[in-house]
Amino acid sequence: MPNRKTGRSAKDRLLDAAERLFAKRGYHGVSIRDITEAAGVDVAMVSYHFGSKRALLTAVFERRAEEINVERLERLEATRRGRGRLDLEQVVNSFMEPLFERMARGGRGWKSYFALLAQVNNSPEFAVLMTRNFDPVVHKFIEALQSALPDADPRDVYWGYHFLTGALTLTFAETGRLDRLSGQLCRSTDSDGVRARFAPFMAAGFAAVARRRVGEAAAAPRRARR
Amino acid sequence: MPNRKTGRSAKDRLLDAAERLFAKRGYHGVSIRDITEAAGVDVAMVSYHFGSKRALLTAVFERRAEEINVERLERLEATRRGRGRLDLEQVVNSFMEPLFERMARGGRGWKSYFALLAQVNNSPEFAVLMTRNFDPVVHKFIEALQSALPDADPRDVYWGYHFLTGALTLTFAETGRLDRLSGQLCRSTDSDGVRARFAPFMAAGFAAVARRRVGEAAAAPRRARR
DNA sequence: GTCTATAGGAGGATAGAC
DNA sequence: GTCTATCCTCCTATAGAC
Repeated sequence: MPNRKTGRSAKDRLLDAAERLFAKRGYHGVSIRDITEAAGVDVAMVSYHFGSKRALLTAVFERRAEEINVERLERLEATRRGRGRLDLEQVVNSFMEPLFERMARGGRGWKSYFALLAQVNNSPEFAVLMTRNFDPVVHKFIEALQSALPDADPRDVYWGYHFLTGALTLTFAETGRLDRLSGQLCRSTDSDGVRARFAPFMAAGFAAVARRRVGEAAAAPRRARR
Repeated sequence: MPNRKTGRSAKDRLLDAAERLFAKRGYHGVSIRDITEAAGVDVAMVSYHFGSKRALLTAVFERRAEEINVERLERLEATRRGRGRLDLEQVVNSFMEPLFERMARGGRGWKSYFALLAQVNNSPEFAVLMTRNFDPVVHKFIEALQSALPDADPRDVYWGYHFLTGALTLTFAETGRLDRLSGQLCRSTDSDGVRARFAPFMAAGFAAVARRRVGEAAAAPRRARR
């Protein structure tokens, strides 16, 4: 039954509250009682709507994943419609832009979601959620990166993607560390600041490792092509 | 009193067990009982030796931080002794090499420590531990990066460092995601593989953002110098 | 330094009334 | 769909014997 004031159902309010609290203190750092109190619903509602605390986490995680996946693919397809070889920086941009856009204008729910994602991505216990929800689309991006870097060893592309996603998730973790470190010169919340730097940084990184033919003898002559 | 078999004191065994378990399941995902059982000591020992569970985490975190800091500074000083301007890739290398070396040859304790570091770095609740234990040395690295990139806007350097540390921590999280993603083509445990790619990737990224004078008009002509 | 025992509460989950 | 009441496990922390 929707709440009179907010118009949101108990189930949605549970998802919202869980998202916010899991993001701030982690899955184990939050109790069902914390969540239901914040959501203004009864403790038994988690059991009723989701079955368990763990299933609630899964539901929180899945809720926004599909929207990201869909837009990532749309943007990737759009870059393909350009002429000629895929542009590396454009591929990176179509991967990150759906996130940055929601970070900047998606409201608090999306911000919490990304902070949660950062924790999940860095935790062995929960990383399987990343695999299940995002890897199908990530594989398409890896392919696109490979097309944009036809001479690169596939392992270089995987490692580059790994570096990229690490940088991306820390950016969204909103831990405030960059702010403290830079004496407030940089703000984690400055989405334009990240936007301007992220894709150029990563594209240049990919290009640099692709040039080194790792795995071949270090002193071997570079390929003539390129 | 040291254990007869291992020769390690109860306090050390508590630190070891806590490190391993915190790394795997997070601070809140582990109980004092889990830790003392794994360490083979009595539950009351955490209180006796550390005072509280939280203080045990702090002790675990601090134990290895200083060793990293010392070696990072030593390596940084060594690169300064070279002639001329600081080399960007060498600066990056002196920052990461102490980690990679221990990842490859430091044993399970160090591996756990790095995985814990990954979780701490991405959690708003604990990120203050990073600030307290690592930022003094990180500031010196930021300065060094700035010297290696004299034309760069300081904000570019901070953001670049942020991307670098994000990539670094995910690499050490050992979540197994890269392995699954690449169909076991890449292994998170392949320290030579990371080593060969990390510094070139990051150095190229830094150089690329430094070239774009963010904050100035996008269409402004590039500086003549460089 | 180490262990027993226990305080005192918070944890996830659910049966059953409404 | 929602709430009350409760089960029973697990938690952190400590007092006090040895």
